[in-house]
Amino acid sequence: MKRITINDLAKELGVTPSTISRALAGNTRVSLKTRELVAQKAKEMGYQQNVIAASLRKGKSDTIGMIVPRINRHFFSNVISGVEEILNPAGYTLVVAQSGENFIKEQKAVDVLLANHVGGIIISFSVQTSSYEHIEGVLNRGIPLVQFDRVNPEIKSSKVLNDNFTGAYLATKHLIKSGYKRIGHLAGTSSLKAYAERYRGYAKALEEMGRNVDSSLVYENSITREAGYNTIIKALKSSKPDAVFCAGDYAALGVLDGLKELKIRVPEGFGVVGFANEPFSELIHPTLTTVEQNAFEMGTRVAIAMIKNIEGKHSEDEEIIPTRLIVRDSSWVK
Amino acid sequence: MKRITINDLAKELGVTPSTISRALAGNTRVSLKTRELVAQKAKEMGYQQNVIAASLRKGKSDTIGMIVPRINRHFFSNVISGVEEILNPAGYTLVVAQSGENFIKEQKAVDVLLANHVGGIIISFSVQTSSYEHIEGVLNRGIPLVQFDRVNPEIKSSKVLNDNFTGAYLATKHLIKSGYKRIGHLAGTSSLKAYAERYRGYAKALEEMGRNVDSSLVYENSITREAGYNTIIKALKSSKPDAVFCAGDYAALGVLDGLKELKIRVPEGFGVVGFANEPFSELIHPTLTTVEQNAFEMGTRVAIAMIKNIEGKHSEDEEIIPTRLIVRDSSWVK
DNA sequence: GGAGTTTGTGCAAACGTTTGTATTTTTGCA
DNA sequence: TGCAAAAATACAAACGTTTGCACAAACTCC
Repeated sequence: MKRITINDLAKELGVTPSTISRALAGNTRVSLKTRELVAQKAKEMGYQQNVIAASLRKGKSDTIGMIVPRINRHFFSNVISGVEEILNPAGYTLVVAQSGENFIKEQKAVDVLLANHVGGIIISFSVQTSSYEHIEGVLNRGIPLVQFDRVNPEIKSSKVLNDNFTGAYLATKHLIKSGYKRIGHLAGTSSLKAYAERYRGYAKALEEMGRNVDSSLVYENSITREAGYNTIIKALKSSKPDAVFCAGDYAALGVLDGLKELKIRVPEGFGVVGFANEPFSELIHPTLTTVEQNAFEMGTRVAIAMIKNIEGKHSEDEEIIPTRLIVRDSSWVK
Repeated sequence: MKRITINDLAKELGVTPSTISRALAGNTRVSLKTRELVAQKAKEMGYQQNVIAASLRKGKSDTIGMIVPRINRHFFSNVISGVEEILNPAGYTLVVAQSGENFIKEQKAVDVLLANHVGGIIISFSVQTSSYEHIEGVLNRGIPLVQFDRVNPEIKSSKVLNDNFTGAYLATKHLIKSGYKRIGHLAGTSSLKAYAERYRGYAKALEEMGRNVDSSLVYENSITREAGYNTIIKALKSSKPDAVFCAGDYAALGVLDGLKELKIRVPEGFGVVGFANEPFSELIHPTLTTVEQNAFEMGTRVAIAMIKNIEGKHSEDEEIIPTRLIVRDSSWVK
């Protein structure tokens, strides 16, 4: 009923707790014989380390905190899985918190993690976030930080990003080659690098083909399904695009809603490309051409970066995970 | 840079740490004046409780562990959100672990949570789980346990369940009333109560209409998309159903895949009903008739049950959350 | 065989709280 | 003013580890 401590083991074996502690840690200062004895007894008595006590003494814990906007987004939940894949076998425990795209909740989550003395923090910012003082606290406490996807370039830390630029570039180029003439872009907030890069890729593809970006065809802050719907309804009355590259699949979904309502045929009369390869994108009608982000791999890279930070020196590496265009039925194939 | 402790506050105010501790806890044994003074100073100096130290001393923590099969399932991620909604404001921190439907991982997750001295454990078992010794450890350590959805009736603890029976009953009745004659059932493992109840609802609806369950129309262990596809392909060659009630939306999706391949029209030639109301169910073609589970509410109930368990007495209440049939295009409406 | 080195273990303090009990200060009242 | 009771605070131990340092025993080498 009562938990076994190293003191119990010590009494049982007639040695001191310090020896037990060292033995369990595999310290070579204690003889192999004793180590084996301790290991056996520990198993026998069902000893389980009290990580709380260990954390207190060591002043740090093997718990890593992770803050994401929403765990029910395909992308994020897969990043989480990737992170766990690496962190768990390495002896770390992952704590996940959701900001719900809400700045206040994000701040609170950071506070809670700090109060819990986590060994490191992994974060992808909410769209609302524009002030970053809560992160200062993390940095000047010397707690390892890894940003991913929704990163802030101003903050010095390891970063893991998708190759948003190339993904967007390929997507736009695909639309151009397919013959669409007035290609619009449903963009996210430009303050987040991920979205800024998608815009950049879009612009680059156009320019490379000798076209200029027509700003009336760029619709900011349109990443939800609803925003996608509203945007396309309005756009078709004014700037009249004949295709759009959306910064997210949900926006693309909204666009398809609008087009269906207006009885515009896809891909014949209008081309649509999304971003993220959400699971629904291959299930809807028409199936959605989109850019795949390798979320799981991103997670593994994030975890590796975190472990490096914990073990070694502060790093400010920026890793880029490749993206890939998946062509489906919402755009012509030329 | 260094963290402020209650000792720092104590020195600063010329009192002892114990007074600070009590003051911060709002203990009336310290005068209101002192309490206010302490609160102010704490804010001023940016004091943040070291929950690790507190947990160690108190022998328990305000961290609640939660183990789910997969966080990227719409149902589970929404339950998680519901749990957080209640737990966070109440001062608890939620740690989420995934079993990945894998028994070994589930066991490990339990171990990690126990080693972290969590204040309670919330669990929904993996489909693989058939032995429950890892849970014994939780129970006889006296750690509050709440099971939800995938529960084991043998284990004594609070339980929160969907009204799987009624949902399945309504779904099946709907198919009967729509005129389908040979209604099959793609079932989950009967060892999990959630699935057993769905089967029971299916059977009850048939019997009530004076039909018997034809066991050749019940296909066990068919809850993935792939299994749904394989099952329907085989079934149409042998037992020949003209409609199926699936224990999950993914299975229903697989069934639709198979029907599309065989060019069987839905709902004219075949009726399909799923279970879970996954987000994709209203996006696919045809849209899927399904049973909605109120995942978020389930989460809030789970959290409330947990708090009750922590504060009060061991409970073995079983709560049932209502479900609702959503009729869409994959079944006739009569 | 003795001095120096290596190897294995013990001692005790520390991490930052909480909390039962002891002590001091204040208050109320005769 | 004096004294008991009440109120406020202090003291010190405890939670289970880890770890620098001290120490003893067993080796090594000349």
